Amino acid sequence: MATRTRRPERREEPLSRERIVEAAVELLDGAGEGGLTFRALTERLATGPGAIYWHVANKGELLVAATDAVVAAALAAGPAEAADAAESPDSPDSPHSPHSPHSPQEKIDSIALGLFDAIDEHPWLATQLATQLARGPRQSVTLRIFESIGRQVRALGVPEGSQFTATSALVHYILGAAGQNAANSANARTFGPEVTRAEYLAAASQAWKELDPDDYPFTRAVADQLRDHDDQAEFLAGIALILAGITAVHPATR
Amino acid sequence: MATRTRRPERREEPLSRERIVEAAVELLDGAGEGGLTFRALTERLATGPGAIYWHVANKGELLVAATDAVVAAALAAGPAEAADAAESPDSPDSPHSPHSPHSPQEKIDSIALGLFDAIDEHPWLATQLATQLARGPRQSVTLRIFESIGRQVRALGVPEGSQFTATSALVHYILGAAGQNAANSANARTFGPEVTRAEYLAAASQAWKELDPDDYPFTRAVADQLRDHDDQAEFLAGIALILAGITAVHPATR
DNA sequence: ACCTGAACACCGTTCAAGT
DNA sequence: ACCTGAACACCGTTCAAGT
Repeated sequence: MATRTRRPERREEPLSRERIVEAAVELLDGAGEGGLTFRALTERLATGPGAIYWHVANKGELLVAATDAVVAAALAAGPAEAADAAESPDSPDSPHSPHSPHSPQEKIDSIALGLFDAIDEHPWLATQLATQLARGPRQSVTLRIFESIGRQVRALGVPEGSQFTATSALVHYILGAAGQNAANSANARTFGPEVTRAEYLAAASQAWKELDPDDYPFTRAVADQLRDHDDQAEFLAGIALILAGITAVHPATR
Repeated sequence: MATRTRRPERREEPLSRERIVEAAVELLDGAGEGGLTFRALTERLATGPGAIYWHVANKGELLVAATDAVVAAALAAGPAEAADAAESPDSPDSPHSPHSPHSPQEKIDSIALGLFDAIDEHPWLATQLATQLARGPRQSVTLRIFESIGRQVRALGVPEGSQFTATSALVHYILGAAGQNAANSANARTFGPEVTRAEYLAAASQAWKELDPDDYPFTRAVADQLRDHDDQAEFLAGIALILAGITAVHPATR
């Protein structure tokens, strides 16, 4: 973690929207949602609040921009190297991934894993994406995700009239499941670095087993699955399940 | 809307956690997420902040409790009458719904529609549920939802080892899609009461059509589906799709 | 055009003091 | 045990003033 190379200590170059967004991402990464304040930002950028407000309308816009930057990088990079937030605009089609996937299913998996990694690396993304999704998919970030999944749904041969529903189902699942996974990582970290993720999941699983048998029979029954599960495998299994549903409902598909 | 009968103007009865949570829900309903402040709360309850802090640890706990109360009511009531927040603990099994559903699929639809209605009536629920989901499903609200969907997944005959994944997929979809729907309603209201929901969707659809054809070919293509869609039908179609996936992957099912 | 930084209104939370 | 309310630290945002 923390592959970031250059600290923004060179106060020379002028303030810009990108520098501000970059600093915002760093603050969010370092201290979570509560870490992004205008005081912290002014200190890090060695300016006054007025300077920031000249480049950015308000905190909400800053949050949206930070989310957008990280998601755009994740969508462009794919699974493994979702690390760099902004940087090189590059050619957006550069064939980065090890063995670039070709079937629509593989591409969906690839997009999903890219987001999965990004959320895992920037836990604040989960809440932020959920919030922005809940505000409607007209905003750029969620629209970007919707678009890239939707293209593959179309490539899958899903009939026009069902593409909206199918894409929504996939997007909701991907964001929700990836967020939950990040929450597990984040919660595990809460207990200190000596607690491994496996130990945390074991403890959480144990807590589920101690729920009231009358109120939570199902949750108790699947407690073992919480303990034993392989994050990525489980995540991909969920996607496969939804894709199977799409194929089942629309035999023309695939 | 606003079926609430009794205003908490009788200052007689002592403060209690329930009264505080009830007031919090009213503030959230009336003025959105920003409407819940301790000042507004003290004014409405005619006390000082210290009194509230005696019953409730902090604002976060209050938010969780408000969410919990509304969701619990929605899960207990089912589709149509998710109105009352707390009130009568009743028998939790009381056969309320018009013609109570019996197959697991019908029950899942019923639970989902209940949440759908609750989120539509309390738009702040969408963000709140998403946030609490993203913090992991060990919290009571999301666990409650997970449990009630999970029971039906089990009743469906899904093999043990896949119940966790299947339930997660359903819960994520339901919460995400319901939230998005509420966002549409809320955004429509933003433009004033003279703008109908249909007009708003038409405008949003138009905005999608005007996106850059190179960047958003898919989104442009499904813009009509955004305009024409029937909320509930679309929502249920998504659930059906995931259920079809579950059935397809696990032939034993159903 | 871009930046400074004091000031404002408001927020969640605390705590000594009352009953 | 339960409540009061002044006070504290901190927040997002504004704006007259500088360059």
